[in-house]
Amino acid sequence: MSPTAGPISLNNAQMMAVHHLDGPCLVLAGAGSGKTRVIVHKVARLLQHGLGPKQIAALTFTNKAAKEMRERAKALVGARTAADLAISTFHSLGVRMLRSDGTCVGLKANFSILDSDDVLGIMKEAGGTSDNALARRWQWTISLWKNQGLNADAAQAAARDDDERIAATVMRRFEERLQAFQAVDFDDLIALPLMLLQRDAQARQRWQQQFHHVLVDEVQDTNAVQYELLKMLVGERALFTAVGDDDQSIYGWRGATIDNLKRLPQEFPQLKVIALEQNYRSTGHILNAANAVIAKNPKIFEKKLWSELGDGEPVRVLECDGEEHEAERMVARVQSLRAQGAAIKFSDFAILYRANHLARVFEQKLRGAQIPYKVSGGQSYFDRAEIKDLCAWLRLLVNSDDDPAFLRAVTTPKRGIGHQTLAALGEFASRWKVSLFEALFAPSLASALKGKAIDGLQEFGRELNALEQRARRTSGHEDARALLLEWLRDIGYERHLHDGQDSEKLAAARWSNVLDFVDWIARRCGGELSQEGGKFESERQTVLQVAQTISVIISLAERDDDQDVVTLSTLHAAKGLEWPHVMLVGINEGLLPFKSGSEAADEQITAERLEEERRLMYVGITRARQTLTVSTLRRRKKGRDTVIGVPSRFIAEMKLDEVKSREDPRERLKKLRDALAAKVVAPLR
DNA sequence: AGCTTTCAACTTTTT
DNA sequence: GTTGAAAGCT
Repeated sequence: MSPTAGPISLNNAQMMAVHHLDGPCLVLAGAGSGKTRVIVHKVARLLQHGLGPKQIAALTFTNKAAKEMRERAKALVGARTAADLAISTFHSLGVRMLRSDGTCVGLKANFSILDSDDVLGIMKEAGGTSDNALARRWQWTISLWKNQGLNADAAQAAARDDDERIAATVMRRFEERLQAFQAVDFDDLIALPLMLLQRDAQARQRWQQQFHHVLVDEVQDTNAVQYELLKMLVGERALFTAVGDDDQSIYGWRGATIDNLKRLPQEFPQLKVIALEQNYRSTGHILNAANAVIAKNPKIFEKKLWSELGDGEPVRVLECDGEEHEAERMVARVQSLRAQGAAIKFSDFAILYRANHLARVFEQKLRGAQIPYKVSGGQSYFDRAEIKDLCAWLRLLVNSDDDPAFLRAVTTPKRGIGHQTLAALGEFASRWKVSLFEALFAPSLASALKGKAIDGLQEFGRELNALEQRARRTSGHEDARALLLEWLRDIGYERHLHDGQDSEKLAAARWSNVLDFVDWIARRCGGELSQEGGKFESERQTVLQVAQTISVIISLAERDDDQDVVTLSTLHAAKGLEWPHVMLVGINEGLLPFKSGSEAADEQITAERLEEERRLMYVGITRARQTLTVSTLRRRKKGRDTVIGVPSRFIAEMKLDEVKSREDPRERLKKLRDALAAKVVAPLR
């Protein structure tokens, strides 16, 4: 995924992958070996070969990867053609299939898609609990089941203990409720299209004809259901290109299985397997370390990365006296490297760790040193419950047919409309093929619902209409703010926050977020100096107009890629990315490989888990282009007192001492210390 | 027994 | 920084 890496032309292996058009193809793309490049060039080759852009499907796991791929395709085949390519995530493809053929699996055309917060709420209802942690465990278990292709019955049979049996019961109730709401969760977006293709021969034929060639990115991350969907999609013809790297499979815990990769050669004997082993990203020392670590894992396919970029700097290992010390040394490293080369930017650095909570110390120290940073992965501002609540109302103002927004808004704050009423409304709406909002005012609704319930619903509808009218007329910063605040007061949102299960302090923090959000929206209604660039925003927009662009605004606000900041990220979230200078921190036994507190001290972690942890280390190492620093804690904070930190076994596995230049690391360390000393003399920042 | 206070631990995450 | 559990106090 690196626009920087790669030669002008394709190397031999890449060429073979691109030109193998008439059969199934598996490309084992080592880290930094130009896998996106291969996919994009293969798309171009297929177009050349006479396929229409709409007949080529390229599937990814994340929207970001899909977007990146489309950008790369645009550069190669032109914007016009690239726009027609079926580049999407598995889930978006699922949505597309269900929107057109969902009726075949009992779904109305404008079914709702629930996000995981919505799902959690329904889990709590279905299981009759208000315990978040318990509901989340169910959600987790049920999602894993669904990803293995089990329905509630199969899950019931597969349940191994009481907890799982209860979860299976909850699953059944949950599925019934989704059916009544005409809603699907993320897992259904894969499972239902698969069911569609399995059951409906006509649909199967149609979709198999639609896509003449299917390319799949990161195939090692597919779960059982996604794999089956892929097989159904390509059919007997089996024209596909699967690209992936078994050594970078780090999502076993969420249902991905490398069994899929093992099965491919068995199920498609004519499969052409091509390994991409030339790495265009990292220098020799870094690759040696990566190869040495991954060599400890059993291999499905033999593969060894090499590079023409020269040996480069040796990998550095630092032993630190606790978390704070570690963070300070990483800060010092950023500063000293920047002091050496004027061309080195903050965005050339990444600090990678195993678990999110480890980011905190680094944030602290970076702030202290006035170094700008971003934490990737963590929860975004727009993912917070209170912001999502408000967004649901705004979305509903703009499009009253937005059913998920309707469900959220009508129940937040609570207005005496429970799941009974909503299930009945949902059934009614799906029978008449209308949205939930439309159904509110249908004359025949009385046949489906009790009078009292209808009154409540229609009252909600009237409030919403009134708000819509006012939002249509109101513009300008101050007026917009006044309108939004009045509306929040009317629906009693602040009280709702305090009535919830949150502590007073958290409720107050949420309310303050809400006020920020209101101001943020109001600013965009104009009549104020705009934040960006300080120019006067002459164009006054109504609240409704601003609400219409909310999703665009949000995606813009979230896109801050091009800032010059240090990246803090989990190892998982770093996959597919690269930086010139990478620091892997907290590389200790217990953290990487991870060992949960509930496991007995002498308990061995299973071989399978250890292998995945090792791949995680491998992913971390291979993110680095020029320098790699691995740090481990000699002492580790554990609550009040400090315990001995044991360096991760993966450090030894890098076999750094077998590298020829032995003196170098120490030499480097000395320079680093000198640089540090220089900083102390320098005036305080 | 029930409440309060203190203490320690804290996976990984996309759609 | 937050949350859950355990111990201690009333």
